[in-house]
Amino acid sequence: MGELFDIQLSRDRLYTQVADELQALIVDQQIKSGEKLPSERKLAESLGVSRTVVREAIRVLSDRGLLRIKPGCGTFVQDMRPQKASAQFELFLKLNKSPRATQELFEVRRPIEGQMAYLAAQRATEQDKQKLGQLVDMMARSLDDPEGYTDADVAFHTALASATQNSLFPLLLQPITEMLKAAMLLSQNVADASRLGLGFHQELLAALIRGDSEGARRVMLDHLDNAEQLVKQGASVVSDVGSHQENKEL
Amino acid sequence: MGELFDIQLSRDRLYTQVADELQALIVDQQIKSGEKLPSERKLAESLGVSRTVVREAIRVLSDRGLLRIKPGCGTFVQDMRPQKASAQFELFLKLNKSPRATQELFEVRRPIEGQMAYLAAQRATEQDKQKLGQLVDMMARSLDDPEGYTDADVAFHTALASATQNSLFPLLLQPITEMLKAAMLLSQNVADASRLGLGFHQELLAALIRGDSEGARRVMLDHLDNAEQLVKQGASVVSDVGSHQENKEL
DNA sequence: AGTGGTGTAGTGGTCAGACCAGTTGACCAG
DNA sequence: CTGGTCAACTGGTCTGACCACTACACCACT
Repeated sequence: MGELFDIQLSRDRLYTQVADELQALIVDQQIKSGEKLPSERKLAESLGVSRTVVREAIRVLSDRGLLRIKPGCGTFVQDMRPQKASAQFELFLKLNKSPRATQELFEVRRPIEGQMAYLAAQRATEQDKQKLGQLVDMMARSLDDPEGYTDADVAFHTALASATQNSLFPLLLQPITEMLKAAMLLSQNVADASRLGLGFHQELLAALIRGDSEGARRVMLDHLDNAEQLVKQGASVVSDVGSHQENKEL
Repeated sequence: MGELFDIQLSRDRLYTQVADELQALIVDQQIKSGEKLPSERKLAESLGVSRTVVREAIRVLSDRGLLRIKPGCGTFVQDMRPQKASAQFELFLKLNKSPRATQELFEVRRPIEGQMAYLAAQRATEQDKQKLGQLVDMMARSLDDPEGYTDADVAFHTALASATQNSLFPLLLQPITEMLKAAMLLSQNVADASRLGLGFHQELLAALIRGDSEGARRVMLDHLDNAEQLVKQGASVVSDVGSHQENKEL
């Protein structure tokens, strides 16, 4: 039987109140990026709390990426790095790994990266195209080096995200690729996986260069479908070799 | 001239080391969810640091959603709530509002929600469909109540994300809708916006019920394109009325 | 004037010890 | 078995202290 009254007031701790207050000031731009916060001692005094409380509040905001603590110097408001936003997301994914995790990741990756290819084909700068070209070359040179190939592969998709000229795509992509890196390495166990992947990337780049956005999306979707299969095959190869367990999924 | 040597070692603080260590234990499941951590005093002693350090480490992990602190009782490992992952993302979006923010949000929302509609049409349970139906009804009853309508609208899209049976979609959608709520309210300033939106949702639900995944995607994409225009028009109405500024975009 | 050393005040990092309020669980009286 | 009591423990907060480091003003030398 479910508990009645599982309410719990637990009125906010002091450090929580201080953290919220400071965060509000930062979000509302009342303290601008780069500005220095009053020292912990002064903050404590002016807020009527102990330095302990102020420190714990600052710790939290620092961990959220809003503050930068420079020992011996002071605490400063900081522009939040995108990485901070992705990191928490990534942590969540790490903790909630399910058997379906890889499939779920591909299901969200598909539309996101498809759109990325579409937009990048319309908006990529010369610099973007150059960068993408270099990364394809790097993949070509790393056909026999699984780690190097995977790194270049990830870098290619990241560069493509940047080429959309929309800052949200790199943000969304990062935790996804981070979670899939291990799986991507596995897929290198399948024969010709690298060569096949390279082909897709070359086609994608070609479509992108000729500004064929629908074509770019199409190639990307095919690539991802293929990659998903390879990952599953690669995983099954490992599990066959490693433990002789059956894998009825395939 | 760029700085040479802008390296900075800033070797990790003690509380950082402790936090990393504890987080590793949690991620590796060496301390399982629900388990109780040793008391701060015991942890401090066994790690050879002061209680201050342990507390600050625990604060950080608690803020990341890994720990739940029950005063007078102890500190426990906790399953991270999805909301924690979205919150940091949301904070980032709040801090990096750009003039293009709304457009960027729609650019990522389009493929994600399109895929959501597609998958939901294939996988929605009876319960999902019922819930979606109720929300459409609620929208219909709230045609003259902008706030109520927007709430029902958001709830519909959230329910749709759940109906994909892929936990990542609700996760991705939340920060997006949170950021767009204000903009959605603005769009209610445009005549017949609600009635138009309701129509799309009804069509979408119909496609979903007959299992027409491609149709559902199509309706969703049309709906979002329409919504984006309405948001822009709504914003311009406000700025016209509010400050008589020109809006050359339209 | 420019250089480099030097000292001092201020900052965050860490520590130790204390008290409070709340929870827990064992114990006991009814 | 119930309800109350009490001691032990937990996290929350406070205080005051010391450390290492930074910044900055000052000064002595060139």
